[in-house]
Amino acid sequence: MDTETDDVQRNRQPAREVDPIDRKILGVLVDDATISYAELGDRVGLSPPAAHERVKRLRRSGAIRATSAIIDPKAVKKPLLAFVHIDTRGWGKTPELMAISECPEVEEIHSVAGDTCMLLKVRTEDTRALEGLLSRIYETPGVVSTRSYVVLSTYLERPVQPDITAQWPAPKHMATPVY
Amino acid sequence: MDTETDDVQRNRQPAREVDPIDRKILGVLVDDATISYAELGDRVGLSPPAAHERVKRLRRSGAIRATSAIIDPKAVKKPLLAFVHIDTRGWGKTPELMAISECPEVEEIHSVAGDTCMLLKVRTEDTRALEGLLSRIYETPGVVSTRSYVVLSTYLERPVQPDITAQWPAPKHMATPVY
DNA sequence: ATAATGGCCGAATTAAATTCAGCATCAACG
DNA sequence: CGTTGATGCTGAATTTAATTCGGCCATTAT
Repeated sequence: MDTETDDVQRNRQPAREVDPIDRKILGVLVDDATISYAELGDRVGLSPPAAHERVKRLRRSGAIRATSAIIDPKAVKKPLLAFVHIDTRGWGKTPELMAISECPEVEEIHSVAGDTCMLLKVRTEDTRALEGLLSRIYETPGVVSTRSYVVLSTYLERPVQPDITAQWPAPKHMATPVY
Repeated sequence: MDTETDDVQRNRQPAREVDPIDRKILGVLVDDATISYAELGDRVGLSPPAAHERVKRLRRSGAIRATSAIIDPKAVKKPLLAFVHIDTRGWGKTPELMAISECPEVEEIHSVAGDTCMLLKVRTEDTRALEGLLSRIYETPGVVSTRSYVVLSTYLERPVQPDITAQWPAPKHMATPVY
């Protein structure tokens, strides 16, 4: 497969409509992006170069944001997952957001509708590290703690967008509930 | 790159310790899994076959769960993200869990510590579809609704495990806050 | 009608993955 | 200590896949 760095960096294209074949391609590549273009073409009914062409277009348009290895958190000793809910009423523009997004433990930051709060998804080695991260976050000016959920077991953690195609395959990348 | 389907299906190996070079490799592959083994070897200081060998081992051991295309939810018309919090006090063993994990809109299922509840991450086309999904979930015997958060903007959504290495690169796959 | 475009295919070329035959290191063991 | 076996590396050789390219067909605009 080709290096996508250039594509991702390049400015996003006019972005043609994503058609059913594109959706099939996305579905296949979410499941396994290591297959050859010959295999991909087979599965969606195209020749290898045609499949390649479409994948390049999907990358350029930004529909494929990246191709990434999905890592088992246990393997890198970050088994403790938590969802942290913070009040953002005292916030300025975005410096607080930037500060939080710099924390490598923070995987996701979402703004919640109808509530001046944010929801963070964070992953740490243990409760000690989680507490450290939380106190660092709560030290950020304007940030107020509300609730946090510490996750004990994770039963499902799919890459992204499980139902891109109509006929979605059986769930595969289930996280083993061993945390 | 090789097809990982076999590796993933094959039974997990004795699982040697993940050393610093492995961590570097994981970090590079989370960032971009489309590079060649030559490029990967360059970045971590190994020959292409050696890099290849390690990646194969990481796949076999399960440290690399999958290699997956990260899709822009907007491109597939699923811009509405929500976190759904359900009470599981009335649950039996796992049939309820299976039922929920079959829903293609459900991306993650986590069990919360100290609380008989679960946290679901779901993504739908619009509020209409979200309501439909919620009522389907709440119809499941034993499932009781507690809270849900509907996400308006997403500021950061990294693939997985941002800090595998000590020197982590700048965050890249940020979700555009446009929902 | 006809030109221009976009998307596809198959063949040809280039580049990468993969295999393989050594070689070095290290730990276990006689 | 020297030997043996296992592990992990390298560079060269081979196989496989990515990529390029010329031409074809269908759709759309002129």
